[in-house]
Amino acid sequence: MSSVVAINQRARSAEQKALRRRAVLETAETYFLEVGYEAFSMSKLAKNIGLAKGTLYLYFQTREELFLTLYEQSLIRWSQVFIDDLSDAMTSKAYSQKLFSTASADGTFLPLLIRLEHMIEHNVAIPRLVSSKQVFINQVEALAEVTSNSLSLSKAQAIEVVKTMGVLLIGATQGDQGPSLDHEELPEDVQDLIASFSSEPLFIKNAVRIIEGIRTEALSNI
Amino acid sequence: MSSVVAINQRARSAEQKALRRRAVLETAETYFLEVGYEAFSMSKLAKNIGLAKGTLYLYFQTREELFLTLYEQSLIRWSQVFIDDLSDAMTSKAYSQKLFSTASADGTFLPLLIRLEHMIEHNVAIPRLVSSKQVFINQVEALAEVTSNSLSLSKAQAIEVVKTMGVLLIGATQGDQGPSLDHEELPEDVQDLIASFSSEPLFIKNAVRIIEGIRTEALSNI
DNA sequence: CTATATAACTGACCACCGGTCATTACAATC
DNA sequence: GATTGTAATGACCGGTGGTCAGTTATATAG
Repeated sequence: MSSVVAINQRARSAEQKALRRRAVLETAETYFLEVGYEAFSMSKLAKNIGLAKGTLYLYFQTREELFLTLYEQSLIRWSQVFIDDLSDAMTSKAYSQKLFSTASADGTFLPLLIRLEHMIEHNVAIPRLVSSKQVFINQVEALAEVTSNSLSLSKAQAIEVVKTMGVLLIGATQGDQGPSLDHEELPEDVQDLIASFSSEPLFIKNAVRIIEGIRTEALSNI
Repeated sequence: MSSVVAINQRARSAEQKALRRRAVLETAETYFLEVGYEAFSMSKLAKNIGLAKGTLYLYFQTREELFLTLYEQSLIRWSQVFIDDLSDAMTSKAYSQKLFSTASADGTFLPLLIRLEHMIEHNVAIPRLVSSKQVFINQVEALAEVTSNSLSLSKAQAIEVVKTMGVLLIGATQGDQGPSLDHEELPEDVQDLIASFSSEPLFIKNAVRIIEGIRTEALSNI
């Protein structure tokens, strides 16, 4: 009768299976936040949960499908946070700052976004991939709605802004994914280089340039 | 006396070893272009060359160090091609088009650039990594020199442009790295989505916005 | 021309990975 | 209590990147 499935019990009803799937995802995300993408192993995840490795494959076809699901969750979660943070009549700079800070605050979203196309989407069955793209379309739609309002742009311009921000976010945060070089003795020129690729200003400066670009294009096209 | 080292001969002098190293890199690049990053295996590379796997590790400490070297080569090769293609007084659009087309034409450069920070740079010894960053600094320098001339920008602005183009290139070409969905029956909305992320127009439109943004910022700061 | 020292080269070996599937064990139904 | 469907298991598979004791080609000294 209880809707909780203890790890040593079997999930029989559809409801219990959905519950167990969610429990797997929860543990997976915690584990992912600890060790990152490359060190994440299915056997260790199984041990973390207290299930056998084979059981994981009853709930996800591949390691990548699990990551795709985590990505979807984090996308939805982040866009909700971002949308709630937006207000009317923002400057492009304030908008970009909110976008960057909310995205960075979610430890799962950016690392998975960056790996989406060249790692995760390979080794996922096509129908699952299609459904994931549709989730993406819905989120772009929702984000464009509020963006249009916050930046006083047409709907088409807002869609353009949202898509472009995604592209820029991937590029600008690339440097954050490199190995940590803190406390290493680096030559000054290399230190300067790293500093000049600091992701936050890199993103915000160019986000503003792009948003203003989109704005002025509309003016000259009347 | 011959400077060629047959695969069944041993490379003894420093010169011969350098030659063998280059031969390994050459075969590795051909093999990489065939199978891509994920399917690239050191044992298969060894078989392709006709050496034992262990021998590869005499020339490269890790698989990733080999990739880092291929990346460096491709960066230098591409920037030479791009620089040679630039002319005086180009429009920002013509500049961006040249940048995109030359970078896309090199089958090695973009796939490795995209994986640089979150895959390749991990598992490479720090000193090697530092030297690679210095190669990067030199290329940025060389690119900024001609960019300054082609776009009639100050040196500082040109450096800003070059660095930002790299960021944008990574973001904009992300979609090209997904699994091939040609000949699949996709819902129309997903087809539209994919079309709207076509990398070339995505890159060029935003490259122009950014270059023009950098230009106008200078005007308003006098 | 031969003996010796050097180090380039080898490949069996290691610990691990993602993924499979015959077998087991349990909960619901009869 | 017996039957049955299926969730769960974990030994197993073919592969990976990387190691290192041992082999052997070769430059050089005698």
